[in-house]
Amino acid sequence: MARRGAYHHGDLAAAAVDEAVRLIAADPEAGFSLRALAERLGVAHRALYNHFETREALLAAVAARGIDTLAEALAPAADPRSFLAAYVRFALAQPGLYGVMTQRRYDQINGHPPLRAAVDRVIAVALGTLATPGADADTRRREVMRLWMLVHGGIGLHRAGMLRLRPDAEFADELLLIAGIAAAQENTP
Amino acid sequence: MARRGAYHHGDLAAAAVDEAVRLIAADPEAGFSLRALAERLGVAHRALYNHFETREALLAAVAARGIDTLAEALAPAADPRSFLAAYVRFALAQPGLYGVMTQRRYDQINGHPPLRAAVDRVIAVALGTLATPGADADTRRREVMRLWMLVHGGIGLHRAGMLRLRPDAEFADELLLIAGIAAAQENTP
DNA sequence: GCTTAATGTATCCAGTGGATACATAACCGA
DNA sequence: TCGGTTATGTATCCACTGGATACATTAAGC
Repeated sequence: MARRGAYHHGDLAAAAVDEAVRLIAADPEAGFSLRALAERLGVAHRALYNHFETREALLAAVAARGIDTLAEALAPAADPRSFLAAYVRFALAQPGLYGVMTQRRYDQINGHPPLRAAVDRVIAVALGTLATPGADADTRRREVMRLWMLVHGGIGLHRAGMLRLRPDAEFADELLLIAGIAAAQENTP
Repeated sequence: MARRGAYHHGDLAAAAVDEAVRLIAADPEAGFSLRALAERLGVAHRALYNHFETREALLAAVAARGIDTLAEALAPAADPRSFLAAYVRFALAQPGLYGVMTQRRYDQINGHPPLRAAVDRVIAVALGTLATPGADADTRRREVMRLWMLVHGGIGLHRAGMLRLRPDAEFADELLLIAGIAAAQENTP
């Protein structure tokens, strides 16, 4: 975030995003509140408005951060199976953050360049791992979108409790099986 | 439920769900508020608590209503393509309601029998249209879940503005294309 | 018909996002 | 070195929210 000189609080904007991520992770069920965040930062809640126009803007920054973290988690994957497994692992480990990242309105992403850029970064990583190398751009994009839709939709239905799984089934395995990526178990940690 | 005799307001519980659906459809962006609903019903907001333990309980009833409506919209479909097209049409026509239906927590569905029943009703309809008639139960369930995940995930990414579509592409067509249900064909890779 | 439980109202509360007005400290040009 | 401009933070206030408590009303059941 460029060199914002240290002030009262140092770099409140960055600290706010950090702490918000922690706060959301600590209790994914509880709704996110500006005032709870401000209190944790030891600052008047109104101070946050010097860095974020609105609560939604702050959450957009949190989402961008989350998406970048996701991209980092996905980058090492060498094949579709481990890629999707890493995606599911992230979403299940950070349910609150994943919600902030994905349950946004159209404009909140496309009207917010850093967020749009973060999303495109993930798509770029996915293209490298999920798409058929030789194919033309449109086909590759569709391959990626298809798998993304599958895994994202599966996670969403799972979170909502709508999926009927075999009682003993592990969600991630079942999802990959359904997605048609079952196959031999590689080196997934 | 059943025959609650007419009272001051008649059947407030049913009227509340009706009006809530209308309210949410009227402005899908605006957050849903008990007090706005009560005002529309010409009733003290506290009166709603005689019929719904909490705001979430009311929204669960709204979700159940929405899911039933969805099931009705899907029932006439004779093949996977028209089934999925009807599903997408519903989600795009009722974005607010679709959000209430799907963006719930696990317990809110599985701890609420009418909701669970409504979901299972949709699954039953889907099994009749999307699954291969001869196959065994587990396979059929997975076929349904796969398509549901695809279409639900696609809608979610689209709502969030994350999908990169060809500029001229109609979302529904593109989704069916990506899902591998283009015009005349149907298969499972 | 009278009691009783169901339903609705009036009022209060703490918590929320946001606005306005003001205080403070850092930076920059003189 | 200084002094003012500007970024940052605080103090208060507001309308609104979901929910709780206390009370009024009316429909049903004995």
